[in-house]
Amino acid sequence: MPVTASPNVPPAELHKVINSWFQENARDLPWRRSCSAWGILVSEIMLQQTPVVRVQPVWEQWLARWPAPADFAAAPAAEVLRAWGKLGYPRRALRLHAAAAEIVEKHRGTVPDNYPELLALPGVGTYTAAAVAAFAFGRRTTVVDTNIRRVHARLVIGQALPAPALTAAETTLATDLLPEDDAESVLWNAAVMELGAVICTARSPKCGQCPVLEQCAWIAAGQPEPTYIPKGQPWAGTDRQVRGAVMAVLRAASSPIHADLLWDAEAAKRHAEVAPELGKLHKLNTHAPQLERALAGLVVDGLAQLTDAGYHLPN
DNA sequence: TACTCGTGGTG
DNA sequence: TCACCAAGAGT
Repeated sequence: MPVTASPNVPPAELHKVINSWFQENARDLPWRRSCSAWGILVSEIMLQQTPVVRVQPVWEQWLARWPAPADFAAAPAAEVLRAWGKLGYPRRALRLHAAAAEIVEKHRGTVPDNYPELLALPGVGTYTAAAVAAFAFGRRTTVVDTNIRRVHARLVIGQALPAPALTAAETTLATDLLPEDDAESVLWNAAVMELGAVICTARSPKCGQCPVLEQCAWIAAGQPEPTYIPKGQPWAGTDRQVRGAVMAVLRAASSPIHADLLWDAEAAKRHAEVAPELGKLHKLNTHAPQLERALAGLVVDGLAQLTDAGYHLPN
């Protein structure tokens, strides 16, 4: 049970200071300008575990190409996955595709404007449902993302980092801190996220630029070290790395890739189209069982299909 | 609950 | 350099 330090600061004061800071310093992101609810939803899905700088150009392309859910729902899955490019976690693209289909079928092509209906969409969890309800529809909802969790952990609790997994106590705290006024609550959610993303960062927080340095429980406690060791994310040699390399090959290919090509570096050179990506795959020196697992996993997840002609993106 | 699922910038 | 990290969701 972590020791919780009382902030001993009236929430209203935090609201005023952080919201003012946000209005002066908010980054000019395209989905923060006049933007459809669909645009907000797309941005939130893309931003799941993917930095803003990589999302922005792809988001611009997507909204120009598929300005409404119905446009997107009508696109072939293969095109969706190619357009997703290297954002990572391509299952998100398929889930957004499925969500668009549901929006067309069950919501007359309009993004639902409330938390429960948003939460029911594929790929939309508690964070994304709350974020879209707030940022697209101005609703007062408790938004809890990794940035907000970290700001709360430091500013209010006095710890260097939040717990490894989201706890009920954190959601309760976020709800307790939420301004009563709808518009102010929307601003607050965006402002705390921004503070965590720009100032109160995970590794090297810019405390010298923080608008609430004086009120920070973590600073008051002498900036204690984290009480646990953050768990690493192994990558080299993992199945995930192989899956990613195979997906890169399939995205580059305009026709099915025979399984032999995935092994034969010499044959691969005759296919200029996919040669670079195949080269990267071969460079991994993947063991046969590992490649088999990766391929099977991609098929199970609907990211790839296997026909007589070989592996290809789903139709 | 703990694990899986991509990708690339960066301190 | 290399481990960490990023507007999480699903199982």
